[in-house]
Amino acid sequence: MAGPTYQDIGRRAGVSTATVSRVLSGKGGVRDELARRVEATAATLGYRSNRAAKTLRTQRADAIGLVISDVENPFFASIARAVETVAAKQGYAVLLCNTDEDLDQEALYLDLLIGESVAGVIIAPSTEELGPLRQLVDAGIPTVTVDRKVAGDPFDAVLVDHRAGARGLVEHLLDHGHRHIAAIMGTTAATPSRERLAGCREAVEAVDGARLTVYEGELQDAVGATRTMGLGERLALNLLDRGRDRPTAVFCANNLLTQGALRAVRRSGRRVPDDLAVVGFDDLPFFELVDPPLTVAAQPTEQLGRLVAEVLFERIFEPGRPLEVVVVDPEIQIRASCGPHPEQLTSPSRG
Amino acid sequence: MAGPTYQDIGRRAGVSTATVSRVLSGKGGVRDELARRVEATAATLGYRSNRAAKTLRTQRADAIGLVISDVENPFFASIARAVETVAAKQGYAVLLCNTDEDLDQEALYLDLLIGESVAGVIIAPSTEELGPLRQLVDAGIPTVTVDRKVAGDPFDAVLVDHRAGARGLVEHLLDHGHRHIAAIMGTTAATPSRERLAGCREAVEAVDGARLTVYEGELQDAVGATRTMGLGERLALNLLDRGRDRPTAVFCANNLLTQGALRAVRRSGRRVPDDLAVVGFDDLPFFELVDPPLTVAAQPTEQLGRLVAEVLFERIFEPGRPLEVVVVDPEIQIRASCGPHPEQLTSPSRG
DNA sequence: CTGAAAGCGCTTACAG
DNA sequence: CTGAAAGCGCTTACAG
Repeated sequence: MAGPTYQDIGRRAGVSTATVSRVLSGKGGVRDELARRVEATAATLGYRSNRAAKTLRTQRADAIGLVISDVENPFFASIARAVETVAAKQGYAVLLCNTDEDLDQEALYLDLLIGESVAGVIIAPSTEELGPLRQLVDAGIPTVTVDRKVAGDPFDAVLVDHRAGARGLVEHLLDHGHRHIAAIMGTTAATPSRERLAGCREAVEAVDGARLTVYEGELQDAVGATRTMGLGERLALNLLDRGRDRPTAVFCANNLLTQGALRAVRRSGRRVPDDLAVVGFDDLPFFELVDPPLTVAAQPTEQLGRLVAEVLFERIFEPGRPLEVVVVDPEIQIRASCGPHPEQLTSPSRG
Repeated sequence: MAGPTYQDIGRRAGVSTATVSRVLSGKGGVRDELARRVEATAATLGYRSNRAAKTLRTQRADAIGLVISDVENPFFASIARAVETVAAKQGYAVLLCNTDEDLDQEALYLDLLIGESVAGVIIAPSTEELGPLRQLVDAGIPTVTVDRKVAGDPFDAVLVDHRAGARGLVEHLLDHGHRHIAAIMGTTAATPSRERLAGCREAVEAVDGARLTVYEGELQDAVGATRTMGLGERLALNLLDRGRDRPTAVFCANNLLTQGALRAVRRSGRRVPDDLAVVGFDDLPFFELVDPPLTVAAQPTEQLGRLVAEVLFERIFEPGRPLEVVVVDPEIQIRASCGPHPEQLTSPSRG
């Protein structure tokens, strides 16, 4: 049950535990013959490294923390997958932490991660303030934020140009003649939402006679995949009930809200785009399969996850390097949910 | 940077580290006054438990491993979410491991998890053989399988009645008059697929003149969310190209294959259900939103995740308890993808 | 190039 | 009820 230790290997191979350590950790500086003997003995005994012992001694685990709001959100699931792939390649474990955008939960998890002596943390912080992330700074733990930034840019970050994506989407609606546009936002507590909303505003303000109505939920309703979809549905229903002054098009701030809005349209017996044109932030395989296919701003989630993991490991292996902020552009996928007269959209520039 | 230890607390509170340990680990048996003093000191110093030290000493980490094929698959994402919620409540960390159904990757991860001294493992094993899971048995690590079982039932398990779900779905197709039914399987290497296929067969064999054609991919094409969807699309395209002898209905063995099949139908300009009736294993919010809404066998993913985590913790806290196998029924959601004459389906009985 | 020894921060018999 | 001490399995100065 208890596996062999360096003691066992050393005794059997006739060397000290120090030598065993030097061989098995690849430190080098050991005579070839000895090294081979140790390796053979380790293999025979079926040696498996005890990570707790190594962590306690070196004060640093071969593990990273991944702190996101909800892995059930396909956006984060895709990031999680990519992060895990990169980490596995380095021999690192990844600790999955869902916060539901709750600061207390986030603080609890960071506490746990620091107690685990993780080598680094990837986090989509729940607030733009430093907040609980101060612990990470104090503990000197390499940290990279993803999707969101922290005020003052204390960390490496891999971000998406939310503003440009949203602006591009709303410009597309305006190009189709829509002049009263709704934005379904869930909550504007998180920075991505705020930036997306700002992008909507920019687009609307650039066109005479255009206006934007914002539909927003309470924070507690925008928690969890199912709940957020429900919120999107309710908000869209509100909007559709507005009578003759109602918006003719809606911008949905993320994939969950988009799904909810689509459900509202269907359940109320309306049609996209005749009754309501729809665009959404985030792409999903399914957005291409609904009728009509949805025009969206696709975030390169797999790329985001890979990048953020790579940046983190660079920081772990070279702590002194200058801060890095990578901004990735979302890609506007024009499909058919905005009406019968699509025009070519100018590709989004950075805001 | 380095936090306070029991040494620091003990010195400051005028007690031994043994007493600090007894107080902070809640062991009890310490005089009230002392306990309070220790707690206050710990709070003042901002003590945070060093999990590596505790793990090394007790030989057991407050962490569990979650070994699934791909967290990007919504089925597993939902399970992961529920598992994480239960684990967090217990103060346990969860290590996320994606295997892509690769036995070597699975073995590597189990090795890592044992090296981490995890308290337990939740796994959707890649094969029905004991295979790499033998390591877990040898190491005496509490293990629960989810969605899949291992031959000989050496572990607690939380399973889905795949066979009944598939049978119910195919019976529904038969009720609608379909007599030539296709099954899109991805691969039948995994047990759930095989059982689902068996369910299809049972339903078809019970009806005179009905037949089943199986469309199956290579293992390497059924790996990863994107790839599996692509496979579903190709397989469905094959099927649609079959000319006049082709199946009039298709059973898709999981949500990814279903999405792929739907894409094939759309891209080839066909219609559901007129050109092809479609049913699928797994539900997704979107399956209700496509046109027509899809009839599916919904797995209670959140419940599965919660259950498997609960069973694991029961096993961890009470190793001697008898083996537990929980079987959960999928729920047939009848919508409108099978044709114009839906009839009431008899609810699936266990096979 | 190699080994003896200390120590990372806890927990737990053991003794009192 | 409390403390001194050993020890979990590694790594790493230090000495040779």
